[in-house]
Amino acid sequence: MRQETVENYLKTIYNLSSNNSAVVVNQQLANKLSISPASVTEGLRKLHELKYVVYEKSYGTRLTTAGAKLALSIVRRHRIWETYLAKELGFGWDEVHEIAEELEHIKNDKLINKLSTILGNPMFDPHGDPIPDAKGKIKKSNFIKLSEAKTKSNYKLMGVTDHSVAFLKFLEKHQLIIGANIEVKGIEEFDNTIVLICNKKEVTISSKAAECMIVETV
Amino acid sequence: MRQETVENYLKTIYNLSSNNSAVVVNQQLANKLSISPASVTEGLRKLHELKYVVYEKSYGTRLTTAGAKLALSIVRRHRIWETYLAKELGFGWDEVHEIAEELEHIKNDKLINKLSTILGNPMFDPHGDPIPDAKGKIKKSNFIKLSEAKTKSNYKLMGVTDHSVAFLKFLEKHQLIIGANIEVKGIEEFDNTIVLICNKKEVTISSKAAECMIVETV
DNA sequence: ATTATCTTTTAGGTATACCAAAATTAATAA
DNA sequence: TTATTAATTTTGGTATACCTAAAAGATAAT
Repeated sequence: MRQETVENYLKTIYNLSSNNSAVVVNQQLANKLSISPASVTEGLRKLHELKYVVYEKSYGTRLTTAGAKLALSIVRRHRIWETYLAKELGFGWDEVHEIAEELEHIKNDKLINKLSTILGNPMFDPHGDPIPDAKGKIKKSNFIKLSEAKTKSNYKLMGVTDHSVAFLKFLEKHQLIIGANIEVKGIEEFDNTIVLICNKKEVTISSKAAECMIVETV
Repeated sequence: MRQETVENYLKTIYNLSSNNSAVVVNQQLANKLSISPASVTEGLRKLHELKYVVYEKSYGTRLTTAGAKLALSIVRRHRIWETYLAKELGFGWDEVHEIAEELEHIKNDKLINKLSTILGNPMFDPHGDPIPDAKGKIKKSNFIKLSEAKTKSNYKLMGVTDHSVAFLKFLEKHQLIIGANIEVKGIEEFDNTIVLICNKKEVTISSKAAECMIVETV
């Protein structure tokens, strides 16, 4: 199996299993990887042979220790590059993901660690996602989705889980940048729309958008 | 044909045809690409179909305008990355080539132009090879191989055509760094060994090594 | 000009990473 | 529990990028 293929599978499995439960469903994987479910079945069998995942047919998939280690290192590369592109090379928040998708496959630890050092070994990328350290350790935090926030509480925007250009532009428009302070003014019971105050301005957030916003309790 | 495969073929054809004549021999290509001559034949047929080369069987291969354009852009990416790795990220002269081999395939003009700007749009990479500008133009120069140098003349070391670690270490040992002033003291008729003076020290260079050293007439 | 040598091409074959369609298995609803 | 629906896997097949070994073509040497 090509190294890049392995990496894309493991990274995607990692991303899917960190959000939801620890077991990944084939169809989601097929979706994220933009390949057919049939191909996913085939790929998972190979990854199982390579001992990167435990794959039980018609049940689900889970990363092994080795698989998680590799996945974490890809995630690290991706997020370090995103941060470097944004902070050092002046790329926009909405541009870095796409380029990092390619850069993440360059395998040279010295390079990544160099970039990390230059950046001051950051623990979060420009999207607010945590960056694993060289050993694969991730800074734990009390982050929640904005959709889980409580009325009349204060939060700080720390990241997003949707990296689409449309969504990032929406955030930008309302000055919802990483680190922005947010006060939840009210939650509409009917459709879970959230009204919040950011920079003294009122912004209405759909439940769909709130699902994608990671905030920290202040 | 995969984009990376196309790029590796074109880059290699470019490198081979700039040194010698404009027509490339299959076996050399096979060698540089580390694949069999049979595979080269196959690859060239595809590149011909794609209109990147003119390939006439049992005769040779030459880049088309489109092929040369693509080749130049890969060469640019490669050399910009090498320069960036060396100058901005502190990598050694002997380390950058290998990493750039991977980085050169990341296709994002904005990224390369950004790096180029940061570097001050250099016209030569850390090996002394010319860097094509964004339009593919290469700075012409009166560079020659050291093996073509004349006795009692003065030169400046501008680059190398062999990027092996062994060779680069050899150069380093004798302080033969890019920009070093060289005086050719004598050329041994018997085996074309060159004796030169660099930093007031005498260094003997084999004809093989001299073949790989690019110097500028001073 | 003919042989010997070296290069290139053809022929036939492998492994990878995909696919669509059919068959199976699991989940859900009646 | 059985039928319906949905997810997964199997089957059979494609294209790419390689390979080795044999055949054909070009080059050089006698």
